[in-house]
Amino acid sequence: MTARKPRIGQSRATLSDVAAHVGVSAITISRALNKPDLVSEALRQRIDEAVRLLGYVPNRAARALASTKSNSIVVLVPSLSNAVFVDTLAAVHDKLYPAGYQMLIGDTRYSPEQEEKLLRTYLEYNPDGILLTGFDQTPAAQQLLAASNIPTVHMMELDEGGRPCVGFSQFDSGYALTSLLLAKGYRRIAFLAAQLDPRTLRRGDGYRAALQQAGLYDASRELTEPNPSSVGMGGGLLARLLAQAPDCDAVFCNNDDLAVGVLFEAQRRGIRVPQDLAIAGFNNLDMSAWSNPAITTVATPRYATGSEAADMLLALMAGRQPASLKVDLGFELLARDST
Amino acid sequence: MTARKPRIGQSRATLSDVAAHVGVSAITISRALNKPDLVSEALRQRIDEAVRLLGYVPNRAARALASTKSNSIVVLVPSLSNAVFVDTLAAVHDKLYPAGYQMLIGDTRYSPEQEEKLLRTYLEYNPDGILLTGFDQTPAAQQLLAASNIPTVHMMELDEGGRPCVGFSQFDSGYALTSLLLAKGYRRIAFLAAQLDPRTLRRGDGYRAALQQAGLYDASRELTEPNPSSVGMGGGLLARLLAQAPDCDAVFCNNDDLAVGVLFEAQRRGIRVPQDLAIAGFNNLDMSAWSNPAITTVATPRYATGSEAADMLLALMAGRQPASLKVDLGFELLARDST
DNA sequence: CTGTTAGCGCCTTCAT
DNA sequence: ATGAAGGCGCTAACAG
Repeated sequence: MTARKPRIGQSRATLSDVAAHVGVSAITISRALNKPDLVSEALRQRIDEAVRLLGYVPNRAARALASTKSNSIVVLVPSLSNAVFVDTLAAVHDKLYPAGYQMLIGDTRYSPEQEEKLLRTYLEYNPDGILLTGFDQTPAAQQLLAASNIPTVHMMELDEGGRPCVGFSQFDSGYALTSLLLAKGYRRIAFLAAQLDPRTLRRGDGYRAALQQAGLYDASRELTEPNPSSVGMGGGLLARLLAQAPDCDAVFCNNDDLAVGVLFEAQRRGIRVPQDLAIAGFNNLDMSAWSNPAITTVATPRYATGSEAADMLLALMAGRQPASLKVDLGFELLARDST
Repeated sequence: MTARKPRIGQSRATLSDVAAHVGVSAITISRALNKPDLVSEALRQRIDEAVRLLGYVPNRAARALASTKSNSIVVLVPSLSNAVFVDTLAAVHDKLYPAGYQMLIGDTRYSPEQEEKLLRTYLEYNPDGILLTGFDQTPAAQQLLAASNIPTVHMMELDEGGRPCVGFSQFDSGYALTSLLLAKGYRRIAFLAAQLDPRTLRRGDGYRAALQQAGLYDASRELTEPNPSSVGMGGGLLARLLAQAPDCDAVFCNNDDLAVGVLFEAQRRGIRVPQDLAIAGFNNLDMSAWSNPAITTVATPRYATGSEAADMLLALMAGRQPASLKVDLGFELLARDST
C-alpha cells in the first residue's frame, strides 16, 4: 500500500509531503535533514523513516533559491583528455565532496571564448566558488567574475597581481629542464609543443631563456602544432623537425605523450636514444617511466594543485583568510635514461 | 507594472531589476530572454541593453523551480582517466550543449556504490535526463531511477530487457579478438586485465568461450589486478604471467595501455614481439598505433556511443519514441604488427 | 504583444 | 525543540 500524496501528477515527494506523513511541520523536516541536532532523537527517527518510505529527494533548486547557497562549485579545465587536469579534478573532488560541495565540471577545450561561455552558463547555477585554470580569461569573463563577487582560485600558474592561485612557475620548469640538458652536454636542443596555451608558451620562454643565455638558441628548432598533443603527433613533429633541423641532439617535448611519440619515431628511423638524440618530456605521465629507454621528464604537482586550490577556495568561501594567496608547489626534475 | 523592491546588499540583478529599469513587467523580460519572438523588436533591444548594463545573469535555481525543468542532464562514467569515457563525454556534450542542456558529470570510480551516491546527489538537481555506463547499478540506485521517472539511457553495453541502450557486445568483441589470435596460429593465449568491471568480465567471457571452443582454455593464463589500468601495470602483469605460465605465445590485454606496458616489459626482457609473444590490446587508444611494433587492437565506438546515446536521450526527453531502444554500434578488429 | 496572479519547494526570521 | 509567515527569482496560466 502506498501513501497517497495530495498532489497532482506524479512529481516527487516534497518536504511537506513528508511533513504531512509524519504529522509535523515542513520546517521540522528541513531541520531534521540539515541540522539534525535541532530535532529530538525520536522525531528524527520517524522522519528518517518517512523520508525513506516516500523516496523523498530534496530539491536543490528550491534549496538554493531559499538559502542563496548552491553548494556547488564550478571547475573549469582546458581538457579532459590530459591526465594532468583529470588528476587535478580528482583532487578537487576528494576535497570538496566531503565538505558538501558538488563540482560542476567544464571543459574549455583550451579556448578562452569557450571558457567565457561556460562561465556565463555556470554562473546561472549560483556557484559558491570557482576554480579556473590559468589567468588567460577574456576581458568579458574577468568582468563577469568581478561582478559576481564569487571566491575564485586560479590553478596551474602563479600570479603577481595578488589573485588567489596555486601552481608552479611554468617558466622556471622550462628553464630548469633545458638547463639539465645543457648540463648533460647537449647543444642543439629542440622544443616541440602542441596546444600553445599560456603555460606552454611560458615553458617555451624558459627554454628560450636558458638557450639564449648559453648562446645556443636557434629558432628553427622550435616547432608547434595547434592540435591537442598525442603520441601520434610526437612522431609527426619529429619528422618535421628532422626535415628542418636535422642536427638536433636533444628534444624538449612539452608533454610526455609527445616524447613517447618522438621515441617511437626515432626507433623507426634507427636513431639511437639517447646516443643520437636525447628526449625529454613533461608532466611525468605514467607511460614515460616505462618506455625503453625511460624518458626524462618534469614531475608536476597535479594532484597537490587540485588539493591546495580546493583548500584555499574552502577558506575563501568560509570568509577566512587563507594562509597564503599564492601557493607555489614547485616541480621536480626526473632525469632518466633518455637523456 | 508591479512594485520593485529595492534589494539590499549587492546580490546580483534580478528579472524585476531589469524590468524596473526598462519600465515593463518582469514576465516580459523573461519572455524576451526565452521566447524572443513573443516580444516586439524595439522592446527586445531595450531589454537586451538593460540586461547588459545591469550584468543580469539568470538564476537557474529559480527557473528550474518555476518551470520544473532543469535543462541539465546527468552523465555518470566509471573513470575520467580512461580516454574511452572522455571521448564519450565529449560526444555527449557536443550533442547536448547546442540543445540547451548542461552536463552534470559524475565519476563513479568503477564503484556501483559511488554511482548510487552520485545519483542520489545529482537527482537533487532534477535532471531532465540521465546517461549511465553499463547496467550494474545497485538495487537502490535502480529504485531511485525508477521512482524518479527520468528518461535514462545506458551506454557501452547492450540490454536484453528493453532498457534504452547504446553500445556494442562486449562478449562478441572478446570472442572476436581471441578468434583472430587463434586464426593466426597462437595456441597459448593469456588474458590480462585491470579493473574487473562488468564490461571487462564480459570480454573475458568471450575470450574464454573462444578458447574453450578450441579446447585451448587454461585458467592459469588469466590474470587481473584490482587497480585502474596503466602502462606500468601492463609490465607488472606480464612479469606475473611469465612466472606462472611462461609458455604463453600471445596476450590479450583488456586495454591498450596494458598492451603497451606488456610490450615495453617484453622489450626489456629480450622477448621478441610478435615472434616470441604476440600482443593484442583493446580500445584503439592513440599510442597503440605508433609503438614498435604497432599493437593489434579492437576499435570501439566511443565517440559514436556518446553521440547516439545523447540523441536517444533527446528523443526520450521530448516524449518521442526513438527509432530503436537498443543501438548496437559494433566494433572493429585492427590487426597490426604485434600479432 | 504585454500584464496579472499564483506558486514552484525550500529556508530565513521570528515566535512559542 | 517546534512552528508560522513570508519570500528567494522565476515562469505557467490565464487575461486583455
